[in-house]
Amino acid sequence: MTENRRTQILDTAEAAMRKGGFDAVSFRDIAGAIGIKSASVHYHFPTKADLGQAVAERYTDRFLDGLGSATEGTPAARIDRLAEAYRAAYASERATCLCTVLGSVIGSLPDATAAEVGVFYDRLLGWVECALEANGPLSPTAVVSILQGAMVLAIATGEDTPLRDARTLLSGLMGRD
Amino acid sequence: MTENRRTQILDTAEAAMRKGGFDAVSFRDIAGAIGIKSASVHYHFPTKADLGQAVAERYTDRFLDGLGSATEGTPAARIDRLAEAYRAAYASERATCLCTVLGSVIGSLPDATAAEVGVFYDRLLGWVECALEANGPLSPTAVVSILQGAMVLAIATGEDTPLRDARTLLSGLMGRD
DNA sequence: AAGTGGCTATCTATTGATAGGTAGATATGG
DNA sequence: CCATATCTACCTATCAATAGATAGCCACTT
Repeated sequence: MTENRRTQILDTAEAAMRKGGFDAVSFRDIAGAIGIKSASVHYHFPTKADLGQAVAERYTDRFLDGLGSATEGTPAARIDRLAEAYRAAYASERATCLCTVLGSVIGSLPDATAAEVGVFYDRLLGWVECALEANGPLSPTAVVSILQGAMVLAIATGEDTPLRDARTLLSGLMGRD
Repeated sequence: MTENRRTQILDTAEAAMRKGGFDAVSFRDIAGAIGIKSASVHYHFPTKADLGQAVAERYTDRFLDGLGSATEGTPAARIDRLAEAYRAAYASERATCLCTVLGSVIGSLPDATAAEVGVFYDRLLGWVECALEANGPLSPTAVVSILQGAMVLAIATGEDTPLRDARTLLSGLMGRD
């Protein structure tokens, strides 16, 4: 049950952060959503920095696990898995990648939380670098930029066109390697 | 003097929003930064939704004016002006595009503010569509995605590599039209 | 007896917002 | 030309709501 409650808290906090950013999450709202009191949330995560860190850490693990091995399949297939992960995240929850929201305001996050967001980008860029095998015109940062930007645009405009365009563009650029 | 004070408020609010998002701005902080009281800020902008709208509106006008005409120069030159605008914004202020920050959490913004962010994307995508002249493999959303995502990545990682990569990629893709 | 996981109650700080007052400029009307 | 009225741009003071955080208690398990 312990781990369950913790998971509930993280689920709720993650959803709220992805929709409205770090400041959109309050201990009271989280507690209210799962039927406990705010003091009990503090029991599991003493400070908001702790909570932010834990949310980002779990998100990072899950996101990278979902991508599978960076050596499985062709480079083009790997990048397409990444593009599909972004598209699926938008389709299922209509919310941005957590670290896109947090990353754009990283300077105003608590240190512990900001550091964990940094880890996300390190690991993601590492995965992409490995997946690309230095083929084609794309750098790791370019791949991540396209997908991340498409995500923001999709959220902001309420359409998934940007994500489909991004996937098309990436597969076109990866196609000849 | 009136318009001056208003401008001061907008300047301060814009800088704060670009660094930390909508919720990072408080009437008191703005007032304190320019040496007046929070009630005086409310005098110029009754609600926070009004303030957000005004900031976004001014930002949109300035950003698009800075791009120049979407029919001046070659398509490649136009897109390069856009890329340069993003790079310059990062270099000079080390802050994201306002509407990238606001756009990623558009669902949790006040209606009036969110609507104005929508206008930004409409106008920007319109400019890019015109600038591209339907040449090459790039869609308007793809162009904006790349630059916007690169901006987030630059802020999150503290390096300008993503922006330089984005510009290189775009000029490579525009080169042959 | 100790640890876990929650509770009540409370603290201080900060938030957006409002009511109502005031000094100075500007405009209006006799 | 002067008195009155209005407007501008700020002020003080205060509000209710909400924020993150803490102290200390209680029930249940081990």
